Amino acid sequence: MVAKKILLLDGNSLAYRAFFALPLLTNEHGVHTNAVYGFTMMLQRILEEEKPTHMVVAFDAGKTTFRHETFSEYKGGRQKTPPELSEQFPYLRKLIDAYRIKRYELPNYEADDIIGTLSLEAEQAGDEVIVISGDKDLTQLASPSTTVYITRKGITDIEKYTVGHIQEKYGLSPEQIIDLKGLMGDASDNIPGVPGVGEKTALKLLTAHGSVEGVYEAIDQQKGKLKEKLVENEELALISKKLATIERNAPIEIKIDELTYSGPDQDELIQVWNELAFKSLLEKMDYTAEETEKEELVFEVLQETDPAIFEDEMAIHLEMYDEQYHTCDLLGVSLATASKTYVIPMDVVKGSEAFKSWLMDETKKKYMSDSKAATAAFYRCGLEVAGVDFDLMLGAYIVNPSLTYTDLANIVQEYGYTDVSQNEQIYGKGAKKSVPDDGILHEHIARKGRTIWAVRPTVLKKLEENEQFELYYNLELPLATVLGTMESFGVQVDKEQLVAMGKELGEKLAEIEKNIHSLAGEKFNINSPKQLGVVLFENLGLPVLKKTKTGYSTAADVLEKLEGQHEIISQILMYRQLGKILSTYIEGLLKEIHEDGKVHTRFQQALTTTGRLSSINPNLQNIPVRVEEGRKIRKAFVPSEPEWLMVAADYSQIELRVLADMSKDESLIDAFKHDLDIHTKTASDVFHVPLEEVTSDMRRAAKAVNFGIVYGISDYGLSQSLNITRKAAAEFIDNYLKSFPGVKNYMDGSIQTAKQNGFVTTLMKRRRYLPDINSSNFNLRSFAERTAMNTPIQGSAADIIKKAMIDMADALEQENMQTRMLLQVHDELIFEAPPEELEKLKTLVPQIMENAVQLNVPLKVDFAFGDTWYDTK
DNA sequence: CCAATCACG
DNA sequence: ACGTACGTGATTGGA
Repeated sequence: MVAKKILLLDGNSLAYRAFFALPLLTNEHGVHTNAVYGFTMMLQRILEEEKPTHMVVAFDAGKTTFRHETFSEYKGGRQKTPPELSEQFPYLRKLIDAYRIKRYELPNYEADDIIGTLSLEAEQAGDEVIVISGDKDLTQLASPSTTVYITRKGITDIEKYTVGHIQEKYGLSPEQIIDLKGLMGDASDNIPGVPGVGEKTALKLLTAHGSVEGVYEAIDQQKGKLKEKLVENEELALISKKLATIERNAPIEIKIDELTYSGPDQDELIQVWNELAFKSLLEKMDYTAEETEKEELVFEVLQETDPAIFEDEMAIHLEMYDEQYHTCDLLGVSLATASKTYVIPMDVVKGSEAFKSWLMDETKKKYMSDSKAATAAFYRCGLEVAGVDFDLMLGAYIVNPSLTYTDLANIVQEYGYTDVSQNEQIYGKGAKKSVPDDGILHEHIARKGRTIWAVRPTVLKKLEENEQFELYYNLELPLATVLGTMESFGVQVDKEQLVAMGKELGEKLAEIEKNIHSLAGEKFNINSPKQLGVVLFENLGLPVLKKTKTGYSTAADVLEKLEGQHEIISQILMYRQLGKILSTYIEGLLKEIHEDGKVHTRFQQALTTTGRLSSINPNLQNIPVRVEEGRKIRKAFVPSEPEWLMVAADYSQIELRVLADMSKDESLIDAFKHDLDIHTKTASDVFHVPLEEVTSDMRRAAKAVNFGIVYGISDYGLSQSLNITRKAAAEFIDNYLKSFPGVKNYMDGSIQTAKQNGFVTTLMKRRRYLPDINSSNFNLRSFAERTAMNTPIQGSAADIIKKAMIDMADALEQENMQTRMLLQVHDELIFEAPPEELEKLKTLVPQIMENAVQLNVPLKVDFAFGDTWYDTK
């Protein structure tokens, strides 16, 4: 039997110490983290140095304790816990849980008493004990087998109080610490002691007489003022001693044997640290993760492919050099079954007929991760993938869309699997990035295939528990193939058109720049908000309406309010607008054109928290449309075949229709059933005027309210968007919710659901967890509440268009059409089509999209076409 | 590498 | 009272 080493931590005291020792840090949500951070640093160090076998963190429970019965002013006059600290306690508890350390608190007792009781129990059993606190009171617990660690100055700096050390420092035994407090008192706990007796006098008295009682027995040996004070305050001294005495027989319900410590839950810890934004700790963790031993994996590198190795169900992984799977180097393939793992080098893959026919055989089930990437990359080698039956990345994303899914190692870590390295560890990063020797590379690839096979059952189990098979097998998995095809097709871009526009814009910008510089009376970088701020608000003396964290805000909404005040403002706004078009949409887009004259975006399918797609390299979901100058960029997006047309079909008000369906609001449903202009209808209801009397301003206001509703309304947000007072905005909202009681009901219900379940769901049972919904932090809680209202709406709309895309791809194939789906922009689909298919598309596309799902309101799709994307209006 | 800005739904 | 609209990506300047 290994000797026990028991660590008893005073949670409250350590949190206080850390809080006051460190500057206020905050994470990205504005939650303070300094106390938790300090506590963590201390804990890390202690764990490493002491390697305890048993641990507990004791906390004070509630405000009053048995000590208040003795002395009602106990701990009186103490500053209330600062809110910046109290908001950290929930995180502290989470952290401790992640370490898998027991927490304990006991009504009516303080942490001291829990520690005192446990240390006595341990002592009697002959175990080694370390007590850790920021409070010197605890030193009274020191004994031959118990050392008390008291933090000093910072939080990781520790003073170790053994019996000997106390003797040396004070000339007292540990028990006499209580007497010391009895005489001198303790200001922080409002323990009075004997007025006029400080540490010096108390120590002298105790060295002579041993204890408080001893002092009074020999009271006649004192004289003068001191004697007077002692006599006068005898009762106070005894009460003080009692207060300072740690209870060592508290009625605790735990036993030391229940406090075993066997290391943290790494995944949980990573999650908590992430939440708290403890970056340095996370990096350190990566470093240590590298050193953890992986279980040995036996695999076979194939120089030729015997058809016999291909089975009906296999995990398959295609290793790529980076995320840009449309162009990057392909490094090899691994295959895994229950008993076998193979690695096939890329040149062997390319030359293997057996592999090719297995890959395209739909009856052979493939288990992959990021099947879209692999499908698109194989496509480049002339290889077609069929029969994808599992996609690890997508599965994990459905289980929890709030996590990031970039590296396979990180994905499977969520499921407790650590036998695969992170790409960065294999390839390095930055300038040092390179492909390692075959030995290392092959093992890495092999482990990925093995990992997919190994983790699949766990992911599937989760999906089944959450009733997400439908979402998984019938939506995301088939969508991956559809998206991969769209990306591989690409979109034709008219390079000359862009270059010509760029030239024109560049000249115009140079002119505006000159203009701005002369208006400012000096040359400066207009693109630098810092320099611009100095020019506008210091040199020109314009009023500062808004500030950012780092200085003056020069954002467009601020500048617009200053437009009348100086000629330079409108020039700057113009410069910004055109500069954006040039840098992002002309120069940026030109850089993304591939050799085939097309751009091949990547739709990220496992990224957003709501279920939407995102688009990168280039982003084709934010091509300008709202202002004409930018919209002209769309003239450069053209069909890839001569004479073909661009086609656009967008859902009209899909989010509000989803809201109507989910809220069952009669008025809203009725409006859509009659196909009313929803903003006019809203204005009519909110302003209590007939439809025909709604003015354009009223409609504009109503439109903003409708947006607000979808986003999870707040009066402040609405007031910003409409440029009105908060009060007026609040009134609008109030009127809206009275007019649409079903919506109010839905919003409340959504928050309730989140509070009860910890998550909200969409039409197709997509989940989003909202851990902050019950937070005591107003900001966090409010954000979670708005998210609870918004995610089901935005997410359900995303579900619907995804379903429409799958149906659309099926229909185009079924009907043997040449038309190609190119892009999805959240509520619209873009196609290129031969002119002879146009008539058919006019009915087919809206029909498919409008019937992707059945709601209790109709879905409506607007259809448009033209020679370029610009002309689809 | 982050903050600010601005493009989209 | 708190301070915020929901979801994205690319570019720029400046530590």
